Amino acid sequence: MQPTYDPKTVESHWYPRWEEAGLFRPEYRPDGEPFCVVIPPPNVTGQLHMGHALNHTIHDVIVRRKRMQGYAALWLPGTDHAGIATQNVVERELAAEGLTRHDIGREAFVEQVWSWKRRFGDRISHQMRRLGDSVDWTRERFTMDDGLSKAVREVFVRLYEEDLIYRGDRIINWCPRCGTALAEIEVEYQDEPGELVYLTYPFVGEPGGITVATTRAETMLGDTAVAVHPDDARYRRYIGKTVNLPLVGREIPIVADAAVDPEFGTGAVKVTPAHDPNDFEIAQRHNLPAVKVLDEEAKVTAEGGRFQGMDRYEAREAVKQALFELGYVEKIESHQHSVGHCYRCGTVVEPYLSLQWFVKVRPLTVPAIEAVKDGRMRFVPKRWEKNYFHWMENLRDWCISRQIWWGHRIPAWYCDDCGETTVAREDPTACPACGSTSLRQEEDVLDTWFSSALWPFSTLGWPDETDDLERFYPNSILITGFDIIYFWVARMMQMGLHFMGDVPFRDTIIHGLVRDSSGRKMSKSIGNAIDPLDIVATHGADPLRLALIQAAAPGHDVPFDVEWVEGARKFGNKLWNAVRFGLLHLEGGSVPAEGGYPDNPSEADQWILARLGEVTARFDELADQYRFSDAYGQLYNFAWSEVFDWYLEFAKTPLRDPDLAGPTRQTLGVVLRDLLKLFHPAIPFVTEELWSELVADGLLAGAAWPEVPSYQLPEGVDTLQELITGIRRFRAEHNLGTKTELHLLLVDPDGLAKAWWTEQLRNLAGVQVALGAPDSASGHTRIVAGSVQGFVPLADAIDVDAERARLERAVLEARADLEKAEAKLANEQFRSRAPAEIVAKEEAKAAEARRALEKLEAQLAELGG
RNA sequence: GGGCGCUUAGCUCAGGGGGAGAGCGCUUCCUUGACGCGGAAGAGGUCAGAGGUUCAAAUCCUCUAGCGCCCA
Repeated sequence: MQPTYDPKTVESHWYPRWEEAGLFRPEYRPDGEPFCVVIPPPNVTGQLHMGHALNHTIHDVIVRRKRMQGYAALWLPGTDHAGIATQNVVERELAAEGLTRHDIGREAFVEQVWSWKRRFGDRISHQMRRLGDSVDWTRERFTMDDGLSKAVREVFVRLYEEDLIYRGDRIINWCPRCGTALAEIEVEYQDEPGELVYLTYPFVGEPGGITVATTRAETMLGDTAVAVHPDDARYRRYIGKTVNLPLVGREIPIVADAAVDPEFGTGAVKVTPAHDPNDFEIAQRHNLPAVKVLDEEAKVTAEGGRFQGMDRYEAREAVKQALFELGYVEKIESHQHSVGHCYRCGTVVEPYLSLQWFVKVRPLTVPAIEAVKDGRMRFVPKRWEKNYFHWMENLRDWCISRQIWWGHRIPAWYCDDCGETTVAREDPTACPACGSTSLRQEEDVLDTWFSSALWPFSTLGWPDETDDLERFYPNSILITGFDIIYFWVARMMQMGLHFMGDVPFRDTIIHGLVRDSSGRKMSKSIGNAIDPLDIVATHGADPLRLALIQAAAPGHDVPFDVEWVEGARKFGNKLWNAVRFGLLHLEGGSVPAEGGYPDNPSEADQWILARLGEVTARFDELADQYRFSDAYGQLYNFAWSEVFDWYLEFAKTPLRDPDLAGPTRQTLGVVLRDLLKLFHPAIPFVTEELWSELVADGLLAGAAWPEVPSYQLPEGVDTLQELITGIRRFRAEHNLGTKTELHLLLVDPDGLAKAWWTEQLRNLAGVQVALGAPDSASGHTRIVAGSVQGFVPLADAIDVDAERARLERAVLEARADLEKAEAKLANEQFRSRAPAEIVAKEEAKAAEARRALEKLEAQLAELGG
């Protein structure tokens, strides 16, 4: 073995071995209880970012542990066709050649996207292999493959037949750049500075007018009413009157509607039904016409008269100017307001009246809310369920049609002859109503999230009744970032419950975002994004994984810093060398894959085995609660500060002695082996490599999870450690090198000290130890460890001033402890109300501090302090 | 405006009613036979502020301030 750990060489060869062994398939454990999780499918033409690395690490830690615990574990991989995003990429490629998709036509365009998919589609899978993701590649799926397309079609047809899908004119969010409708959540709002323009519309047939306030002056061209709140005393007398719309000349009514906020602006609002969702609703209540004044490119239509052809911003200035010149502008205030942007391209979206397909969500949300309320699905951490409920309860119908070409084309046909709409599982050849063959298929495709919503069952074979579906639905868990609870989790819940009659998964584990080291969101535009594959190349996949899993407290963001990865790599090196040390004393491959715990351990062996048992139990407890950061944190501390720093040092003494080496060798082997097992889910490559040296029996990835027998924690080991530390501190304070041998007299009233301490104290603290009290404490320093006191004779060489300073500090500490304890004990309330063991503990503390203080002060006096 | 979260060591963050924790950084010492990607020892905190509950509050409750996210 190399003396140092090199992730690159270690990580180059294990993945194919695991895959060839069929470890990642649930069939590996034919009798195991099923455990299933589906991957949040990444964009097929994208690449993995740091957020994926975190998400995948959590997945893999869970799945690898479950597999080792004997479950038939399935982590199902796949990718998403990501309609708008992917189409944008290919359109940009076309644009470089001076073409648009319309130049080459639908068929050629879609073929070009597929060709993109073929070229770049396996980039994700390479990256996942590099990260060590233990997914079952034989079950890999893609949202546009035949099976999933069949599922999408089946769902669409059924929902249509159940009247849960309809086509209608509604206000939707329109991206004028992408040329498509967007769902409400595909719009990102940002506060931006703008203007609030106050316009006065003159009354018809009488002097005066009513003043409205707007941030979008250009939309006034499409106003068909002014609305006020029915209880607003200021305006009550104007209700029913009409005003003359400036520039346009249309006479429009003043209506009363409770949706108007009397506090905002003047309390009177202009109503533009074709370009504002609230106005659209007001218009429906009052039978107002909708006038479209902006087109699909957000340019003014013929309805806008002389402003026709201007884009919306140009028109805003022109309309404002024209109104100002005519004296209709009351005033202009600066105004901060929230502006919606397309989540794919950033363009300001336009609320737009348009004919689209919708899912009627109300009937689907009710069971989805119920299922979380009654605990069939749990959010981890629980607090996310509040966001889920809030969103579900306030949901509007979901606009699912997109005016793009890349995606599942809506299976609806319109008859040119009779106008009938046919929605069908099989492409129709003739109109079922009139028999005409003049059928046109709907041009639009479905929102990508429509197919993603089916992912937990479509990937398992639905609508066919497959074995996988039977076995793995509901999935056990889902792991994702909070940013797509609405987009994805909520919709999977709706569809899963509706089509499968049960929740799609039991536990939804929500993790945070990976941020940069100063807490900013990683983004390409800021330039602070770190490519996880760069980190893997420079530092290794295992260190990256360990760093991420340790930093990711449940539900919290992860500020990422390469320093952590470096720290994790150092841990790998430490583990590497601990195993190297073990192999100096153990034959390679001699440690059994399971069991092999010693029957007659030495006290030090028993101590580390008992601690191993405690730490393993605690690890399992935390891991079962998905608290991997805590689980690996305590394991890491145990490994480093107990096994490596203490146990390996303790072990060196018996390992030199052939009569004593047996049980220690055995203990060393099983402790190191179980550490490899416990760490394997987080750092699979290096642990597998070390397993091949230490155990060399099968693959660690397929080994059984540790079951440590219960060992009694021996008394006094912590006292020995305190004693050793106390002597080392004494040496450090007196600048005594390790070579100066010291003598130690041990006073041990409770009989804690054992024969084996002698050699340990010699090797780890450099002292010759003897039992018994000194004739006089004078001329000795005293080192206290629990009930044991050690006396070291102060030779002339020792620095009296340093010793006095040391004692004075110790006196202060002891005095503070004593005062604190005494204050508590003096409190009658404390004595009567606190539990007995707390009071006893406090009394013990006080006694110990008093005893120490007495001795320390005596010593100080002897030093002439 | 509504909701959620955060404020603990120089930095990044755990913890969650009875002795303030980790990693990194910092100081001093040590090339001891697994490891200098290391070892040993150490410094450093009125746990944002105020009030309350309690025998006991960093921890529970209320309010205040600052920061972040989501929704309108």
